[in-house]
Amino acid sequence: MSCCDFSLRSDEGLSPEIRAMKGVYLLYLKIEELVDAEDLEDPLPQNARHMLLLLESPKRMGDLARDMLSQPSTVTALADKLEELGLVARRRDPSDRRAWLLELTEAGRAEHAETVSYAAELFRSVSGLDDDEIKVFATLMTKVRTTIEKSGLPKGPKA
Amino acid sequence: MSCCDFSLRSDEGLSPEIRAMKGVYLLYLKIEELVDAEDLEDPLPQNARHMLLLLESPKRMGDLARDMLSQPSTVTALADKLEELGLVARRRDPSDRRAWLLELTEAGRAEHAETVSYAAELFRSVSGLDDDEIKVFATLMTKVRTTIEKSGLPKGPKA
DNA sequence: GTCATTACTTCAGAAAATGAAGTATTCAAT
DNA sequence: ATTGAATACTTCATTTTCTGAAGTAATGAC
Repeated sequence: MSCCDFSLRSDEGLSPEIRAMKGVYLLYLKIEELVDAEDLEDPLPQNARHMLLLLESPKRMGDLARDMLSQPSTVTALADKLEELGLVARRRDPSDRRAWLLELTEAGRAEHAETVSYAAELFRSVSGLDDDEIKVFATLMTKVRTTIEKSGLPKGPKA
Repeated sequence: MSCCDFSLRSDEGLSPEIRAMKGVYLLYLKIEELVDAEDLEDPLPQNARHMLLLLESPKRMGDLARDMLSQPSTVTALADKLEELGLVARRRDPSDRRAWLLELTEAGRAEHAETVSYAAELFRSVSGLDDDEIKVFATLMTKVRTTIEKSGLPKGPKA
């Protein structure tokens, strides 16, 4: 009589949302571990990759700090490091000269694309989904991204 | 002419796997941030929550270290802390008395369930998916979890 | 029985994060 | 037009977390 059984039977009575989130967590952690394992020759700190992933579009450093639930000083240090690596660049927010926008450089976009691309390669084998299922999943994920991008958290740069 | 445009148009030419992974990343990071924000009165370190999530079933500490891509000493320290909090317990692996199995306690299972449950609550509003889409997504995620649990990474406790 | 290997712990040192104080800018109130 | 509270990020001393080598205990091939 083992505890924390992971079988389908333990899903009985769980809402679709919970089943969905359990899957998202496990899938993310799994892919993350494989991506990090692959990157051993040129590893970025976990939070550096996290930051690159969040910089789909330029963000204020304060907003990034809030997104990452860390102190502004943490973002400063991490941005320094990524700037040194040539992966991000700072530019002044024209609407508020106190603020800096952080954006990916060409190299940063490549790094970002590489991470996502590698994760995508892993996706099929890790997930066990077939072609049709992946297409359905991708369609749902596109809607999800659209929703998240629309709602934001917090506001991105003032247009 | 902005860079890193996140619109659907920028998805053109991307494989379903890449679109899937972009969504998984964004969804996970978003939910993670909201869950952490909620937990401010009794916050667990990020990696502590990560560990609780990985302990769906008892795991060897060495395996956990590999899953989390950290040193065994890191898992020792983190396990100490979670044990102090009453969230996990260590027990000897009967098949190898050098090894320890780490498992969730009643409180740990509650914490785990609470995290997933709260994330599930957020899921609907964050994702923007409707009832039918969530059910489809949950079905796909159940298959994903089954696949991941079957393949493991690395081996779990010897049965 | 021996000894190389494995599993986790300990601990000194390194790395990363925090939070208070600092500098520069903004903008509402006067 | 001026002022000062608030905001945005940086600096830096301190705290927290992680690493990796060395240690102890157990395993298993020979």
